[in-house]
Amino acid sequence: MSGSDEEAGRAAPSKRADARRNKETLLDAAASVFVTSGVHAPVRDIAAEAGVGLGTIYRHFPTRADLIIAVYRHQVEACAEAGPALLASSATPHAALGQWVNLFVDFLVTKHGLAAVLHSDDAGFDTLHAYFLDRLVPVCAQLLEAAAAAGEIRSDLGAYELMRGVGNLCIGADSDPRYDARRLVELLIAGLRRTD
Amino acid sequence: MSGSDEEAGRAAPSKRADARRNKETLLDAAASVFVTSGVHAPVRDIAAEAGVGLGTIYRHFPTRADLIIAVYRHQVEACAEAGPALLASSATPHAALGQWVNLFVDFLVTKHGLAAVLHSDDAGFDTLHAYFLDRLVPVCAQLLEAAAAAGEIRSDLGAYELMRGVGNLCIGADSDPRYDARRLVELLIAGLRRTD
DNA sequence: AACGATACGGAACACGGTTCCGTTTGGCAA
DNA sequence: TTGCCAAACGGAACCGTGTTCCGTATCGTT
Repeated sequence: MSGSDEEAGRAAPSKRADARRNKETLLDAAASVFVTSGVHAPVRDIAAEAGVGLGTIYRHFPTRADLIIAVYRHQVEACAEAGPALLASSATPHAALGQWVNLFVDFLVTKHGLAAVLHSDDAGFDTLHAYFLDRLVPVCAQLLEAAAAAGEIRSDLGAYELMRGVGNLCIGADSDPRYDARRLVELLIAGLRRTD
Repeated sequence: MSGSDEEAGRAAPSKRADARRNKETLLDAAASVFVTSGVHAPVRDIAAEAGVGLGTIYRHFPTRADLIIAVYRHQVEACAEAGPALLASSATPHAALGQWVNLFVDFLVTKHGLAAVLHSDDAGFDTLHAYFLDRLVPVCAQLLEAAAAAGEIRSDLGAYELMRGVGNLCIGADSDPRYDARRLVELLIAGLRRTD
C-alpha cells in the first residue's frame, strides 16, 4: 500500500502539511462567517476570512454542502448520539422523543439559514440532505418505534417525514420574534399521541 | 364610466392601451412559466415568454413579489373567502379549520417553490409575505377563535404562528414523494386539540 | 400632421458561483 | 544541502442572473 493514501480510516491523511493547515483555517473561517452572515455567505467572504484564494476553498470543499457538513459534523454526531441516551434516561419513550427533537430544533434555529438550505430542493445540497438524513433518521426511527411499542403514539408516521416536518418548522425561526418554532414542534409531537 | 375601466370595476388608471395589454400578457406568461419552472424562474425567461423586454417587466412589476402576488391574487382571495363559508357549513369549528387549512395547503403545494419563497427571510419578499399574512391571518384567527370558543382546541397559539407553521410544512412538498405535507399539517392541527 | 408624454427594448453593470492555469511550496532523494 | 516535481495555491476570467438606465418607438391628443 505504500502509505500514500488512507481514505478509509480516520487518522492522518498523507496530505501536505500546508494543505491540512489550510483546511483547518477554512473550517474556522467558515464557522465564523456562518455565524455572522449565515450559511449562504458568499464564498469569497469565507476565503477572505481565511486569507486563502478561491481555488483553495473549492479544492478542499468542492460544494458548499461539503463545507457545511464539515463545520457542523460534530454537533450532528452529538445529536445522533443523544438519542439512545435520552431513551435510556427518560421516563417514557415519548418524553425522550420530545427532548431529542428539542435538541435538534435548538441546533437548527441557532444556525442562521441552515434549516432552509437543508430542505431546499436545489440540487447541490443533496449530499447535505443525505448526510443529515442518514445520520439522524435512524435515531429518530428508534425513538419513534419505542414510543409506538409503548402504545404512546400512533405508528403511521415515518421517521423521515417527521424529521422533514420538524426541520421545515424551524425555517426562518431566527429573524422572526413572532414565530416560535419550538412551540409548533411541540404541537406536532403532541399531535402524534394516540387519541384513543 | 367612459369604458376605460375593466376588471371588477377596480381602478381604471389612465394607462396607455399597450401598457395594459403588456401587463396582461406578462401575467399570462408568468403564470405559465411559474407552472413549468417554479416561481424562481429567471426574469429573462418570463420576459421572453411574454415577448417583451426586461425593462417592461420591471416597470409593471418592480419586484418578483409583485408579480407573484398579481399571478396568485385570485386564488388567495378565494381561499380567504372560503374561511367564513366553511365555518358556516361545517359540523364544528375545528372541522372547518381543518378543511380551510387543507385548502391553503393544496394551494401552496401545487405552486412550485411558492411556500419556500413565502417564508424566505430574504428582504424583497417582504411585500409577498405581508400580502399573504394580511389577507389570511385574520381569516385563520376567526376560525381559531371559533374553535377555541367551542372548547375544541387550546387557545395559546396565534393565527400568525399557525399560518407560518403550516406554510413551512409545505416547503418542498412537491419534488419529494416521500414527504406528504398534508399529513404533517393534519398532525399539527390534531395537536391543537384540548387534551383535557 | 405634429408633438409631448408614456412605454418599450435591451445594452450595460453588479454580484456571486465556478473553473482553470501559471506560480509557489513542501517533502523527499541524491 | 541542494534539486526536483507533484501537490497545493491564488486569483483572473468566465458565466448566469438580477437590476438599472437611456435612446427609441408608440400612443393619444391637439
